[in-house]
Amino acid sequence: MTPLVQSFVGHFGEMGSRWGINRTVGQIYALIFVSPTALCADEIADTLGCSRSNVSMGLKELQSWRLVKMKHVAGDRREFFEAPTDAWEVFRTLAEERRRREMEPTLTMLRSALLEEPGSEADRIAQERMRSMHDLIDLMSTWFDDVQRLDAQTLAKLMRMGSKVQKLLELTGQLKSGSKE
Amino acid sequence: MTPLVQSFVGHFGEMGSRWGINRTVGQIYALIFVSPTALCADEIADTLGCSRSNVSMGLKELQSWRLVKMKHVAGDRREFFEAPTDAWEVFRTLAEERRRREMEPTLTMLRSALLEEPGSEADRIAQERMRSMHDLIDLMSTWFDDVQRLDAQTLAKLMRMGSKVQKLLELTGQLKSGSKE
DNA sequence: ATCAAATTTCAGTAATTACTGAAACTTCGA
DNA sequence: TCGAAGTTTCAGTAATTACTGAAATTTGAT
Repeated sequence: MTPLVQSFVGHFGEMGSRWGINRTVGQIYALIFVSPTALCADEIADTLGCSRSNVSMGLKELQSWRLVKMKHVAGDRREFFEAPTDAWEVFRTLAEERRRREMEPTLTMLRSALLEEPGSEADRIAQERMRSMHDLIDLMSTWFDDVQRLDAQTLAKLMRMGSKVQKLLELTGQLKSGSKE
Repeated sequence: MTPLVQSFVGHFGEMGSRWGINRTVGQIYALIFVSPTALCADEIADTLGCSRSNVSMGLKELQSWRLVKMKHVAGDRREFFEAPTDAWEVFRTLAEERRRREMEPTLTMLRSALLEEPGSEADRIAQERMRSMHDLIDLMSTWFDDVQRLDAQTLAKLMRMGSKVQKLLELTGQLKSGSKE
């Protein structure tokens, strides 16, 4: 590893826990991400100085996040791994997986809690707050879904507009004039 | 705790680790969030069946995330805690804190890596990929900042539009006609 | 079918993170 | 300024999570 790659890999290792993955998984991803060629498990284990089995588990997790993909090289029995380099694609994948893992279970729980009959005034208030939480998460979730479908260019344009989009909305509001909200 | 609150609190405890907080911190937040009144540390410890000191640390962490705020009750020396109930405010706070903790350190690292002189072809390719990662994170970061400033209503409208915003952008692109991108 | 290379699984261990209870500290009324 | 109520700190311990190496399994060429 060159010093440049080393500092990148090191950082991903340190940040891993903050991002919900462990050190090795973070390092494996970083290494694959910057590598000009697809890497095999042994190379990764050697470079990072960790066990082959640890790399195997790490790659499995990265595949479950769809952050790396397997590749076969003709005349070589080993499996090689590479990472999508298109940043937008990576962002989309990450957003989708996070929604699935971090939001969906909560939505399910909230939906079932909202079907219960409140047994007290405290329950009624609790349910009210759960409802507002549910509605927001649901909205965000749907929005993510929609945004997934936009192409990178449109998305970038939208983001670069930033808060100017507000003016745009005001404008269309005027065009449609009397429509609700 | 009523069964309703119990299932909510239990879920937040289980999801905690996925969200980057621990079980107790998740439970404390959930309990405060649905409570009709502000709670003191002892009530929380009793309700959750964990130690007073654990609650103290948990509250400190929740305050660092700005998810709960302290409140003083006249004639009572104890500190009480409540959670903002406006879902949009909570979302904004969470987005801002996550940006600060999960994105900013990486931006800093990337910026310094991009200043280095690549020592090889591999370094050059690595740097190229780091640059695309940097540019996206930077764009997202700025966008978050902008979106922070929108009021809840505008934000909700924008989200409800979902991918229809694309059509709107196409429209404005036509209006401005020959302008770049 | 057999063998060797490659990969995965898993039980045991290391490292990390969470939690507790006791002690130290802070705050405020008397 | 003293003391009691409240809060925080911290060293020790419990629980969890990460990692390893050996054994088992899979894969594909002969």
